[in-house]
Amino acid sequence: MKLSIKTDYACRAIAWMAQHYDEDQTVHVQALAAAQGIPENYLVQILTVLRSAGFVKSKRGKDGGYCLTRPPGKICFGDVVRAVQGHVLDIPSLGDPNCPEGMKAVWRKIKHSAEQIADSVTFEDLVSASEQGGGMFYI
Amino acid sequence: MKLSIKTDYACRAIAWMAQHYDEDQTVHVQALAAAQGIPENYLVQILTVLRSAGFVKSKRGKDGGYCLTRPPGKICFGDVVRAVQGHVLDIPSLGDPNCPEGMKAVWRKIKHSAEQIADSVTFEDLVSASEQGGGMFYI
DNA sequence: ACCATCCTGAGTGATTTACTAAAGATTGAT
DNA sequence: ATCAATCTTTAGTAAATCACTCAGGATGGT
Repeated sequence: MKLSIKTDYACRAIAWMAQHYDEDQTVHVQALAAAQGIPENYLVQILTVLRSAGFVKSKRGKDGGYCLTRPPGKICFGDVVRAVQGHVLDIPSLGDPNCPEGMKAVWRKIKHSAEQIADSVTFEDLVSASEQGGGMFYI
Repeated sequence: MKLSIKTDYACRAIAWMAQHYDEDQTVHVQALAAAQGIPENYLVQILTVLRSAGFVKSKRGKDGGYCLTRPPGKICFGDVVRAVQGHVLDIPSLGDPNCPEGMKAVWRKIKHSAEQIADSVTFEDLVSASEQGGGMFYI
């Protein structure tokens, strides 16, 4: 089970916009790409997904750009991950009648715990953590 | 993040052998494939992996077959998953210097919780759960 | 009109997934 | 010794997915 780079890029993009949320300014794709080390043309596609999922809005023309549609505290990791890749954890065998029930229960438990964590962390948490030096999440 | 069918097949194979562990008998690939609904030629490859990882041993020739090398209580999901696909959760961006530290912390937390659950369930647990009607793991 | 920006869709090389197939090795029974 | 049943190993492959790249179009401010 592997996290796609695309999903990671999407979260980085949201995180960046979260850090600039109160400044009420739009971010350019180019600037975002440069700041987060994301290939610009690829980021464009990711932002399209994020826009149609309702996390960001865009403005065209001169002085256009992107910004969040709601405060970072109202967006969690789980939301973004699901928007990009469908599930936090996709376990196809949950739908396979040949997969024994006990095994499904184990997969379900893993899936559930991953989702719960992803849903419990917002991008506001991320911003405050980075402002405080990142000690917040260590396990 | 998606569980590969291959990994699920591997766990099903171990689970089947776990159920027949005390009977001290080998299981044929064909029988296992039929019992668990796994393509036989594919299962052959999976069993090779499981053998080189030390979970099962094989016997060739007439009356050959496969069986576990140790009791089902000594094999957990995490072990098998790692043998087949390397990690329980693979998060490539943990090794990316461009990925912000706070984000890595979130991924790490998700990874850790998935691993912890996978490592806490053995195949003996699975056998007892299925004997008791499967109520053991519900969440 | 012009230019900076976003928007859309097509294309692509590399990799992975989930198999299929075939030839070879080993063992037990006759 | 031969045969049949089993595992072993390697190769191949069609389809999907990933991580981009590119080209041309739409839009809005000056």
